[in-house]
Amino acid sequence: MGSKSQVLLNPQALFEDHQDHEVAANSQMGFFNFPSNLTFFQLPSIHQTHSPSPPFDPPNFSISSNNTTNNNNNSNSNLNETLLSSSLLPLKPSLSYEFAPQHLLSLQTSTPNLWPWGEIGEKLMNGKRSNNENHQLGVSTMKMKKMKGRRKVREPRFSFKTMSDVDVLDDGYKWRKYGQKVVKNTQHPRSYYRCTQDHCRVKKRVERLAEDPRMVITTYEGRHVHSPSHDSEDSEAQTHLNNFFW
DNA sequence: CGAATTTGACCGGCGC
DNA sequence: GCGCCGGTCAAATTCG
Repeated sequence: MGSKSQVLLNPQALFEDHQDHEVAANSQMGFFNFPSNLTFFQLPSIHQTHSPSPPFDPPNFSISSNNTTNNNNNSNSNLNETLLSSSLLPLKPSLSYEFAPQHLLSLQTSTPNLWPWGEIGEKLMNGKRSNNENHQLGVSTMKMKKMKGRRKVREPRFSFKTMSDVDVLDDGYKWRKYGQKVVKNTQHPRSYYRCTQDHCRVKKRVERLAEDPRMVITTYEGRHVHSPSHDSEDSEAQTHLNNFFW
């Protein structure tokens, strides 16, 4: 019913890693796929007035929807690659900064692998361990079980918050649900999805915010080793951008 | 009928 | 060590 609804606004991108938050601090930027009916615009400036508790300040940005959103999100829309988080840098609280506009649109010129999770993870760890066999992405569950007593390695995660009436945003990848759980102190269940592509171990989970059920928190874990699976081939611009996506 | 989802069981980490 | 809790498995069920 709401035509041209300004549905998504001010998602807070958070980078999580079980090691520590340095991963986020070291990350420069990342890319993500959004449906093409979402356009991306920047806030004029962001004033960080957070309490100093977070080790880094989440980036602020806004997303608006052009289309009249009917519920069945047909997935045949082209995807826009959207710079999701630029300037995710360790910032002092109450520091104000602003996005450079070109950061939001410079997809073509950006070098791949701007989000080198693997390297970062290893960097963080190889202080102690010389053997990084278990630190790579894509550790199988069998392997996980085997390394008992050792530190369990979890893939870096990335989550963001959007205001949306649909739970799962169409990000161009195919997902299969493998679990659902009610988490404590929330009335909405959390859903667990896995990428259906063979040998791709990317997972994502979706939940609604308890304080504001209109908000959806989507968390991705791991990186895709393939392009987004689209039924039909798409614009050529996409093909040479896809190869470093999740 | 194969694929996808549902849902309770199970497992491992963690705090007490 | 025990219980809680989040995450995953997998059999049953539903869906297309």
